Order: sequence, then structure tokens, then C-alpha cells
Amino acid sequence: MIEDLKKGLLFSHLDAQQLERVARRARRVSLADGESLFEQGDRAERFYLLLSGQVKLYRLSPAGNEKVIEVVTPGSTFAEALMFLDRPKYPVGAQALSPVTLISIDAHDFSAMLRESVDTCFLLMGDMSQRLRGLIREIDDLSLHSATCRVAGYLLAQAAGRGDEFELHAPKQILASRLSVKPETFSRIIRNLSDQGFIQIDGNRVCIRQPDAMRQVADACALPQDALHSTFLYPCPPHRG
Amino acid sequence: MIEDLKKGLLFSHLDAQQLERVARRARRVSLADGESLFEQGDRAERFYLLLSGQVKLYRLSPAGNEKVIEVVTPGSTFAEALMFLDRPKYPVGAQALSPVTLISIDAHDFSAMLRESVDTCFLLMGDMSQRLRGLIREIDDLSLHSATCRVAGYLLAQAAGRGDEFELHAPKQILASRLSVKPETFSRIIRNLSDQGFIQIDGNRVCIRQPDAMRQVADACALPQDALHSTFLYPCPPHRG
DNA sequence: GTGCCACCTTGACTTTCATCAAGCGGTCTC
DNA sequence: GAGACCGCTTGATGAAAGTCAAGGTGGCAC
Repeated sequence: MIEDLKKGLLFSHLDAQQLERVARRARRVSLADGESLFEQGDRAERFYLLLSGQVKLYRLSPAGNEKVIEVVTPGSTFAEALMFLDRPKYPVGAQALSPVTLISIDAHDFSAMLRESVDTCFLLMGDMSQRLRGLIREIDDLSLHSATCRVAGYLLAQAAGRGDEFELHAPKQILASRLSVKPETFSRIIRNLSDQGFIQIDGNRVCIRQPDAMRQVADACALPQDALHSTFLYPCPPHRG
Repeated sequence: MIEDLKKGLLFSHLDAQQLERVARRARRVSLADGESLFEQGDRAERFYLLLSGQVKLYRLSPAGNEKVIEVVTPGSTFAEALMFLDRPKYPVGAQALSPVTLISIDAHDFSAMLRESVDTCFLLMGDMSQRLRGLIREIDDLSLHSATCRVAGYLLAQAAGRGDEFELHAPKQILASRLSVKPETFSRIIRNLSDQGFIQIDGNRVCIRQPDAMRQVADACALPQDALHSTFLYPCPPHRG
């Protein structure tokens, strides 16, 4: 268990005794594909370190629509930032996208321990800073960029970590929701990018063929009839190059 | 100066000596209406406590579009969450919306001092938690709610703090941008709500006439042809206005 | 006052995207 | 292998919100 804990950045600076203490009240949890870990609104008394598999964090609207906020990958913690709120409730739901193993940590405990490790406080604050930045970037994306831009940006981001050819690590519907786009629209955008020859796609396998063009698409924002006419979702006016 | 610092939540738990230390390297700053405090991308070495006036935090798209992320009001700190990043850059720009006074604090200093006050770390973490929650809520709003919902929600939130009749505390264009809506659309939505008799409006002065109806509008989400047909932006189905 | 300017409103039109509905291609079951 | 199901794609259509352009309206300078 202690070995597993060390996989989380947040625990990396703890000394043996502190780790021991956290481990004592931590629990190992397994989920089947599709199983729910917690729901939006549940009391948040524990946070999690994902060891294997994938978990989606999502918001539900009163009308029942779902928006995926993030797809968590192994090694990441989530819901740890809630520890400091008064009577915290999870602001999102969490559900397994595949068979999953994770470690569940008692927030109260951990928080008590934090009082004795300023270093860890700083780690955690760094972590929260990054999350804040990520969310701001997300808002930026949503309000300043078109759906096509978001998709292109996402693909580039994926490529950045893993080379120009890679596999999507979640079903397309999930990615679509993550990008705040309907599956149909996602499909059309992908098709369009591929028709332009910017990317190549085969099932889950994606290959970025023209990174420069893609970067242009990703940057072109709310764009009216820019030079980039051709990059639009719906067909393309007359011809194309 | 020390008196002023005490207006910020973040400084409330510091002892006299610590306050003294922060104060020594803090600076008082005044801005004229419209003046810029920092730009998106500038190196972030200081953070701020707003004493009077209003400051907008905004994002710019490559194409030059602007989205207001927040309108800061007196007593709040901003940009303090960047302290923990490596070579932090402001992820937003900051510009005065009116004559402004604020205190500028050296992030490095403050961070050093934090190491000696776990209590203050906890305050700061609480603060960051709240911000995270706020941003998630914002994303929720953007992706799950229509423009009309956002406007209605915003008005209700304003009313919540100040009674059913109140004044908008920023020009409408700014609010529009804050809500990720074009000024024209904002205007139309307001007009529509007012035509329905849900609110009354006169310049900056707003009065919520039917809070229940407004709550319904605010909750009705991406809403297709819900019961709430009548609350839509564009006139109403069959006949015309 | 008169004129200027910024802010807001209104109208007509366009664009993006969601919705609805259908079809395709896998794969899992039995 | 037949059938059912699921995820993805495609097409046709509609609705929300952006764009463009043209007026108000009110404050401020002179």
C-alpha cells in the first residue's frame, strides 16, 4: 500500500512515519467498468489516488445532461482540493470508464497530517494552482474557441505527449462530452479535419498529418470568415486544397 | 497599511510581526479608470488586494476577443494562487474599471512567510478550494446552460446578496462578457425577461419581479422545447412581437 | 445650447451547433 | 450464424446566439 501511495505526487514528500499514518486509514478500492464511485452532491469525506484504469468526472444538469469535466488517468489524485471546505460536497460525480483500482484516503486524517508538513502543504498548493490554471484555460476554450478549435487543440495536446500517432484513450462520446460537443458534431469535425488531410483516422487510432495546419485551426478562434474558411465544420464552400 | 491589509481574509490570521513583515514590502498602488495593472502572460511576481474600485480579470484570444473572467470587488485578493507555480505568468490580464486603490504584495516574500504559518496555508488552501469550485461551476454554466439561463442566474445571484432591487455594478458590456454573451444578445435577453414581467429594468437599476419564475428560467438548461417555451430569447413561436 | 462619443438597443441576416432520425459495422449472446 | 445491442456516422432540419449595420440616448466638452 505504501508503495502504491508513493505513486501520487502528493505523497512523495512525506516521511516514512507520515506515510505509515496515511496508509493506516487508507483503503484500496476496485470498481467494475461503469461503476460509480461517488455522485455529485455526496458528502466529500475521502479523496482518491487512481492506480489503474480510467475514471470520468462529470457534472449533471438538472435536466439530466452530462458534461465530462475530466478523464482521470493513473497516478493522479482527485477531489483532494475539497478538504478545506466547510461541509464539502463533491461538485462532480465520478464513474469508472474501465475496471479500476484506486486508493481512498480519509480527508480529515490527511488534513490533520498536513498541519505537520508544510512541505506537503506547498505541494498541495502547487497542485491546486495548476488545477486553477487548467480550469481557466478550459473556460477560455469554451468561451473563446469554436468546437472545431477545441477538437483540434485536444488532438494536438494528445500528440504532444505521445508522438504524432496515438490512440484515443476513451470512447469518442466521452471525449466529445469532455470537449463540450455532441457526439454527432464531434464525428463531423473529425471527418472534416480528415477530409482536409490534416489528420488521418482509423477507429481509435489518430495520426496528425499536418501539425502546422492543425495548430492554425486550433488557434483560429471564434473566427468569422477568416482566411481559414476551409477549416470549417460544414463542408467547404467551393473547392479545397 | 497594516489596517488595510487586515481587510483581506488571507491576512487575518497573521500575527503582528508577520503582518509587519508583509507590510514592509507591500506597496500601495492607485490606478485611473481604464488603466491596466498587468497583462496576460506577464511574469507573476506580485499579487493584489483590492481596497476600492473594481478590476476586471480577462482573457484574450489570439484573435483579440476578450472574455471577462471576473470582476473583482473590494476586499478580495487576486492572483495569489500563482505563487506556487514554477515560473508563473498571469493567466489573465487585469484592468481597472474605475479609479482603483490596491495593495501589491511580493509573492516570494509572502510565500516564505507562509512556511512559518500553517494556519495561513490552510486559509489559502480554503480560498483556493473555493475558487476551484467557482470555476467548475462556471464551466458547468457554460456548457450546460443557455445564455438566458446564465443571465437569469446571474441576476438572481446579485439579488441574493442585496435584495430584490439593486444596481448592476459594472457596465452591461462587461457583464455580458463575464457571462460569455455578446452585448447585443445580453440586451435582448434582458428585454425578453422584462417583457415577460419577470424583471423590471431602468438603466442600471434592476428589480426582480417574479423570483420564482426567474429561478425556473435559470434552472431550465439546454432546454429544448420545454414547458418554458415562453422564456426564450427570440419572440415566441407562432405569432410575433 | 451643439456636437461628439460611448454605451446601449433594435432589426435583419448568417453561422454554428444541437436535434431527430436513420443507417452502418462491429461484437456478444445464444 | 441470427439477432440484438452499442457506438459511431451521416443527412436533414431547426434553434440559439453571433454578426453587421443602423439608430437611440445620455453625458460631457466647449
